[in-house]
Amino acid sequence: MDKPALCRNEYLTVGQLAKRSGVATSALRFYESRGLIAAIRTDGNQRRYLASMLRRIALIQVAQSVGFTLEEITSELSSLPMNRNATKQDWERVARKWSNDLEQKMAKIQALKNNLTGCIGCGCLSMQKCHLLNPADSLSGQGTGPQRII
Amino acid sequence: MDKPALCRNEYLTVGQLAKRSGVATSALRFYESRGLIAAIRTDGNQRRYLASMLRRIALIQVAQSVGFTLEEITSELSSLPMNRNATKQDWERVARKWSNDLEQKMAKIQALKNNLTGCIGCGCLSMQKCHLLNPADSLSGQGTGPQRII
DNA sequence: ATAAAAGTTGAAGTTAACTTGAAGTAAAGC
DNA sequence: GCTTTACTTCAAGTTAACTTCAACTTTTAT
Repeated sequence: MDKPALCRNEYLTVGQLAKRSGVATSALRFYESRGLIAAIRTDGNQRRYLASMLRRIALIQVAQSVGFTLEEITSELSSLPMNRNATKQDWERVARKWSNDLEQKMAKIQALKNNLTGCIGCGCLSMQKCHLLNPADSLSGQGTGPQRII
Repeated sequence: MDKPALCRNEYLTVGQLAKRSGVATSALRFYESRGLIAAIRTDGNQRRYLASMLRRIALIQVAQSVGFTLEEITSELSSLPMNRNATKQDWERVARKWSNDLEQKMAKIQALKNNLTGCIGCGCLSMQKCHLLNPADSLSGQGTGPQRII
């Protein structure tokens, strides 16, 4: 009982993971090369994944779709272990680390919505008031320093 | 009085627009090449922008930051005129067209947050329940067709 | 035992979204 | 009027996020 058996019921092959996650095997290998996911290897050098990797990949997919880069996601997920199932404490750390950035994304979408619908009500005169939508403009009087965008 | 004067108070040069929007002139020219923004030309072939372009660019920036591609943004903004100031009706069309996609982005972020914080409460056992986070997995029994991701 | 299916690496190609550079033209300040 | 600053186009280069290909190995199925 020294080595785990790596049988097909305990671990997922890259093909199985691809099929169940909807992410191409080439993308999964690419993610591994960037440190986003990890696998153990069989004696024949093939990758085998814990089922918990499915969830990690789902998070990666959703995060990407709302504008996080893979680098940002790597950072957000850095406290989630990949070689064992995550504990409640692991998830707490992730939630704490990520929540600010998620709030900011939310705020941006809300600003977009407000700006569109608010404009309907006011006849498009309120643009000057929205700090979220023109922060660079509001800084334009402050010398030639770097212009901040949201 | 045949031609408008294009004086510096009525129109913005590309440099002024860049400074006030925080977007590089090279990016502004690129946006124009992709149909995202437009300009009129002086007799000397230089671009001049309506001030309303500032708002359009602000919207482009925010939309990009929450994961919309330039192509998607072009489509969402297609009913916003670029050669004149937008009317209330113009903005209504944009809001109507865009709102579904904005809601979806919101839902994705909310799903991320719920999944992280919900996990804290339940000890990470609820993943199976979240349709948003594993839609491909839930489709994996349905033959070999394309796997949908959110 | 053997063939087919699935997996491996490394290098090169692709698309989106820009930036940089070169060579020249227009506009603004004195 | 002249110089400086800002603008013009077009081509080529860059980075992120992948995909495709070739040549080869492992695993699975019969």
